[in-house]
Amino acid sequence: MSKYSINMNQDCRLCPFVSTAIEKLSDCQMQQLTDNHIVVSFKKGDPIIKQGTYSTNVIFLRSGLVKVHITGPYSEQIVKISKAPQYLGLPTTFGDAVNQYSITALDNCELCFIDNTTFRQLLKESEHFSYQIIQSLCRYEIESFRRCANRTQKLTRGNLADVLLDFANNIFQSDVFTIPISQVEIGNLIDTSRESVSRMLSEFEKDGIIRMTGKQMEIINKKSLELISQNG
Amino acid sequence: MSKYSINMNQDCRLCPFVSTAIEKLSDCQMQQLTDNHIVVSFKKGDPIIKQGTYSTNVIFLRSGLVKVHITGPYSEQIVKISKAPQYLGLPTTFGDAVNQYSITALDNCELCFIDNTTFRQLLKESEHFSYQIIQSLCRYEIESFRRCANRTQKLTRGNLADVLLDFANNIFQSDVFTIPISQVEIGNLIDTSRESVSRMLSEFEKDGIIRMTGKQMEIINKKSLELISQNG
DNA sequence: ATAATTTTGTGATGTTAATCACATTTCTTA
DNA sequence: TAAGAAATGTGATTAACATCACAAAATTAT
Repeated sequence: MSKYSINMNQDCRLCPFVSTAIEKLSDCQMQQLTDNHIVVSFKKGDPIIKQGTYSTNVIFLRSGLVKVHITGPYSEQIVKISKAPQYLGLPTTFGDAVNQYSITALDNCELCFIDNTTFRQLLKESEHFSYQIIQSLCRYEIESFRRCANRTQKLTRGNLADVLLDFANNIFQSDVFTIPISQVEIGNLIDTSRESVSRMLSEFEKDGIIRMTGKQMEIINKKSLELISQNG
Repeated sequence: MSKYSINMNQDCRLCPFVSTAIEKLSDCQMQQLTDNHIVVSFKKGDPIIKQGTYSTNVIFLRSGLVKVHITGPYSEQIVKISKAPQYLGLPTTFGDAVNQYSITALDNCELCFIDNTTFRQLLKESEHFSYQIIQSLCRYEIESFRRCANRTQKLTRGNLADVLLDFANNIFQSDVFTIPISQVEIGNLIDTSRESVSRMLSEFEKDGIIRMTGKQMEIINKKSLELISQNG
């Protein structure tokens, strides 16, 4: 249902979203990147990477918000919410010919699709670039261990507090924001049912910790949320 | 309590455990690796990497079995059991100056400690080597997403079945083996209490799926285990 | 605008597995 | 080999959530 607007051959040197990993590339390498990518706009709900399909391009998220999700044995699990600027799905692009997880736009996104061969050429030619990529892959994995430990050990209350704190502190950098996902999705993010999410949000509101008007969220008592995050 | 036996300067060309990533290195690079690593023996229970300490070396597991574990908000979580030959803790070595998780020997292990600078030099000089490392980091992360989804979505029965199947199919490649971890550790691996592990193992035994004598385990009905793995 | 669809709120009930308690067995080590 | 420590077995009780059921609200499509 979506029409993707496509811009060919934007100059990466002028791109305000350009990844830090790219900064050290030579002019010639930069030109190669510029010549071998296209910029595409996606709308809320559009699939960017789809689990089970062949992975074809390296994707860089210039702007917007996405969810990384995987089909588990019984239900969909949202692994994480990621915001621009960053590469998307490097592990699934280089780790397997077939995508092992999905990425979906949560709002309007601008993405660069970079030719796989070009990207590999850059890795080959720039030691700095490939080391940056290695480092970011390493950090992703550490993060993912940490997330998994939290998710499985904390009670639902604590996990929900973490989601709200993550939105406020990392994603939106404001205590007032519009929740970009449904309560079903929050459930998928913290491995609980949507009913429990609903009940607990009501509870937070009753306790004066948050104020909600539809999707509009205001964190009133962040200290309480942090305590709940720590002590379940 | 352990005495590490150390061998300096083993020739990596002669090492039967040498990582596939290394195979394409030039003789000169291989010599550099040989000159800048030491081989150390660890005993069951010895810490190899300790969360919170500085990461100093790249470690290659030549032989033996280890557990990768992380201190979660309430308890220890075993992320995975890994066997030789493979690199250990690359993510925590390159992702952060301080180790973000621990690795502990589960039996007698032989490890190569490779100088960090030497390893980075190899990454820099061999495109093939660094691409191999990138690929394996990518695969680790995909695996870790999958493990987390299984752990949080499956019931304890299914997770326990998975552990037994993993030992039989991947780690020991035999349906008869000695469980290398305690029931507490099995609990830490599948996020459940040791009591539940004990009860469920008894149940498996009662149902004629396994036979246990102390740590000695025999899988009698693998089909049943696979069904339990799938259907909880 | 209005119908259709999706999302959310909330009560009642049931299940899984945690926790507590204590006995028993197995492993360590002096 | 005996004593101490660690690991395991098993029952009783309880807590956290899932699930079911349905109503209400909000969003989207026609």
